[in-house]
Amino acid sequence: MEETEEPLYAALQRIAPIPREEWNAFRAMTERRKLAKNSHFIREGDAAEWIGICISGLFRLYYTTPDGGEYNKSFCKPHEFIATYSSMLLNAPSFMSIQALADSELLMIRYTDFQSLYNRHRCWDRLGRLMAEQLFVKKEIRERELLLLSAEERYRSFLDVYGQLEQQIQQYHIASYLGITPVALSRIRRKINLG
Amino acid sequence: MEETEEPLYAALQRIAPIPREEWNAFRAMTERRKLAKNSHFIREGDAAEWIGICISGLFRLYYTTPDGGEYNKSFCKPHEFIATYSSMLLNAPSFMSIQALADSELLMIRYTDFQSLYNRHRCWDRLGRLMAEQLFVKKEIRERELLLLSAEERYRSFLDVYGQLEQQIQQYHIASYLGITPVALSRIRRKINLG
DNA sequence: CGTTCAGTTGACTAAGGTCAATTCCCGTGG
DNA sequence: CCACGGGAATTGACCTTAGTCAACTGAACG
Repeated sequence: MEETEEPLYAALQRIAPIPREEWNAFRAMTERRKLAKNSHFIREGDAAEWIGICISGLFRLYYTTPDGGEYNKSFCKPHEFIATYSSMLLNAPSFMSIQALADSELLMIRYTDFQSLYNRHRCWDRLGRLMAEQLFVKKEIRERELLLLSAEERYRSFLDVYGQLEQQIQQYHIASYLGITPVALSRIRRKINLG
Repeated sequence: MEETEEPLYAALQRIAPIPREEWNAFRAMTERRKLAKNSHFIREGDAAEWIGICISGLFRLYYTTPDGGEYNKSFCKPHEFIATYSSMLLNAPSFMSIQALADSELLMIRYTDFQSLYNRHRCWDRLGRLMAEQLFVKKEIRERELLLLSAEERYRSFLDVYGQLEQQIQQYHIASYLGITPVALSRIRRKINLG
């Protein structure tokens, strides 16, 4: 257990200093869980109770439309937080779904438990602030891309950021993330390979 | 002075409880400034030193492209924070510009001073966390709209959120915010008025 | 070997962009 | 008070990009 969770502690430490004692209190609230490929961490409409931290594997976060369409919002790698965070902040049912794209393992903590940490030690407010700030910066970059870049440019940008994941993620999921159809992505790829 | 800044204090109080003494420390670091219509709070590439809080007026935040194009990112009303926040968090030159769309007044504080508050009292960490969380939720909603909605649906959504501002904001700024051309927006408006 | 499902390709359609002409609105000066 | 000038908005004609639908290829797996 120590073996696989210590890197997580180290990763969080890099964001904000967490005293060992606080880490232990955190760990006491948390449980480990395995998720098989294609199973769901949460589905749209469910209560948003749990925060996960990805230990291993790969996830996609996506929206669904009334007519059954799916739109990938982002992907999630080891050491990143997995949660329908804004639903929690708004105290609303989850408005997106999260699915494992590979056999995965994660650490889970109830949001209410996590919130109780805020009143325990100020390091959690700070960690929370820094995490929210990081999430915000990511979103802002993404918003900018959706607004300014063409589909082809967005794909090139995706390759920069998710380069090594490209092999593991199916093309229609990437297309959905880019906001285009698999057909359009296929054509873009052909065009790039010719050029 | 009290007269116009007290509502601000009350507005922040609604986000996180700030003791009166902390508020005074904050105020001592802050200065008031007027900005005439069309003048800039910051331009892309400048150092991101200041955080503003809008007391009165209206602002637009926008990106510029190498070929001189401008893309509106968002608008900013009284009691909202005005800053190129992610540039500050990344400690990078501002990658957007902020311009007053009307004669405006704001409270300004240096980011370094604001940061020093974090070590003064934990209420600032909490306020910072809650603010970043709010910004994050806003961004997420916007990302979803850009990904899922058509231009017409985005315009209707804009009317919901910025309804009363619609009169004050020029149409080509709204179009830019929606990610379309003024020509396209004009056609959408006609279509809506006919229907 | 078939079955299945992702990916590719082609033909056609629709949404929005571009360019240019025209109209509307509003402020300023005669 | 009116005339004019300039920028914003509208409209039309045409073009580009990506969506839709359908047929086909190809690899993975029983």
